[in-house]
Amino acid sequence: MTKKELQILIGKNIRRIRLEKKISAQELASRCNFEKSAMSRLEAGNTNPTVYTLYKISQALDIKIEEIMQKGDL
Amino acid sequence: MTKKELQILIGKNIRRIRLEKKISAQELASRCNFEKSAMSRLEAGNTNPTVYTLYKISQALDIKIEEIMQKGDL
DNA sequence: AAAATAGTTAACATATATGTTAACCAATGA
DNA sequence: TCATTGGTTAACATATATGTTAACTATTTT
Repeated sequence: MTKKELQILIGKNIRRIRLEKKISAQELASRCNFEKSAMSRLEAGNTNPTVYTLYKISQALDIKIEEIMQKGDL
Repeated sequence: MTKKELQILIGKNIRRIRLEKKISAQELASRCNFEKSAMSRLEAGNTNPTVYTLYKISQALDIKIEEIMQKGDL
């Protein structure tokens, strides 16, 4: 699993969960206190996020941080 | 949970698992292709690691990345 | 048609993670 | 005693994540 593949997996997980909860990327970004552009960057897999960024997102989505990481069976 | 608390939790998890597997910090660092000083920094909770760094460590420890994150019930 | 909402992308500054070296300290073994 | 092993800490350069603004597209609403 390359770094890029990992980033893409995480981005897809975030988007999937966000859509399941029917939250706009704008709203999620706002809950995390960053701009929608940063959220877009993350969901597109263009960044290798820090664990604290993932933590903030998981809090905003009301899920465990592990859920953002799983599915691809890391 | 502050950023620092999260970092410390992750550092402790890594150290605990590493010791359970009886691997030296030096050896673990080497498996991840970084220096022992960087490993020490991580285990001490002095850094907010990227997900790829955690991924490399989880591979070196032969565990799932989730294991590094859990226990503190994030 | 105009305004609002949702998202993407590029560019930029700034903060910080990473990678490294070197100087240390302890404990242990030759 | 000296060398080795395991770990810590500081300092530094470099890469990159974060935070932001702005321009842009598309869709929907008034």
